[in-house]
Amino acid sequence: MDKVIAILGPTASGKSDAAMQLAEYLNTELISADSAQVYRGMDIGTAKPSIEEQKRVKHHMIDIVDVDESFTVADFQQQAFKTIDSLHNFNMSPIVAGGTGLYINALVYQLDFTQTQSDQDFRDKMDEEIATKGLLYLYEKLQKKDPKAAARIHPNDEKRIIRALEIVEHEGGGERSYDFLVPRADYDFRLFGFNYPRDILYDRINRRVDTMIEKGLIGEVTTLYEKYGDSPMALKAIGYKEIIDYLKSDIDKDEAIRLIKRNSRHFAKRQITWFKRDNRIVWLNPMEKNSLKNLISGIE
RNA sequence: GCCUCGGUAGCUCAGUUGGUAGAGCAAGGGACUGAAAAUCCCUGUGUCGGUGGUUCGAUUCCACUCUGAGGCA
Repeated sequence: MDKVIAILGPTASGKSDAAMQLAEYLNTELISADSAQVYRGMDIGTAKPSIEEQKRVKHHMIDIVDVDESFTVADFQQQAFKTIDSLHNFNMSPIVAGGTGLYINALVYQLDFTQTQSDQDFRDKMDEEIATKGLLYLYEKLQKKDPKAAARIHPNDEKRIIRALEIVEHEGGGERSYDFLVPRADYDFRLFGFNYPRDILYDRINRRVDTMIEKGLIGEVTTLYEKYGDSPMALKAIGYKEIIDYLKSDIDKDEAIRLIKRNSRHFAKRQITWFKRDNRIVWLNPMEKNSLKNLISGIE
């Protein structure tokens, strides 16, 4: 069966470096599984690989849409598999590397996104209903129309309530499958996780944010903000929304930097939680000398 | 040397007319199926500076002591 190597982990865990080295060793190409790196112009804040790095190893799923375009997991899933299949045709074992848990799961598990597309008009309508009638009203509506979905969603979880209603709206309340997390059997996935001890990871995150500021993050965000305003979802990403608040003079620069660091730490924690539950992942500590060797021996 | 005000959670501090304590920030845990770097849920982590005294009971009152800041000499 065709192999796919996946290297995942929280932000600043060293997974990208490891993936680069492995890709060069195996003479293959990388597929980024990162929901922010898909956007053109979001470079510094997403720690996107440099031009030089991209010359050394070909990266897919980077710079594929503009900031004001919509891009979803389903798009990712479809395009990533297309890339995986074409690399397999060249007898390469692709390396998926990234920290967006949902994107990883969209490859590694049988997640079926083909039924109901996202519907911005419907979502806008729902936002209005929340403003006028309150979120609870929508939740109760969902309880009537799809009790199973409602049972899985917390009454405060606005986005999931809206999405569930969206599905009901388009499929007329048809039964959805809730057999989640069924591993995909048609590819041979090898999963590796990178992580540091928590205090070291946080230290790396803090220092990386300082480096981003030095590299010109504020300039990057200013350009995007002037071009697109503050409404595109992509600009709600960590490192972007905080700088935008600073540009609007809502907070000062030090506060923006503090918040980027804190939000990145919180994000890393969520990523760790996400990956923890997949017991197929082989965890590697980048501080150990043999971690790359262990990685290589794990894919034979 | 004397006087004043402090010492309580990782940090900044509140509080208990005596019944072993709580806010903000920071932090920890969890969920996740077409916005996912999004969205949402749960959790207070503490010899209340130290030692003695009064008391049924002291973080709270008293004494001494250590320590920080300021003031007067």
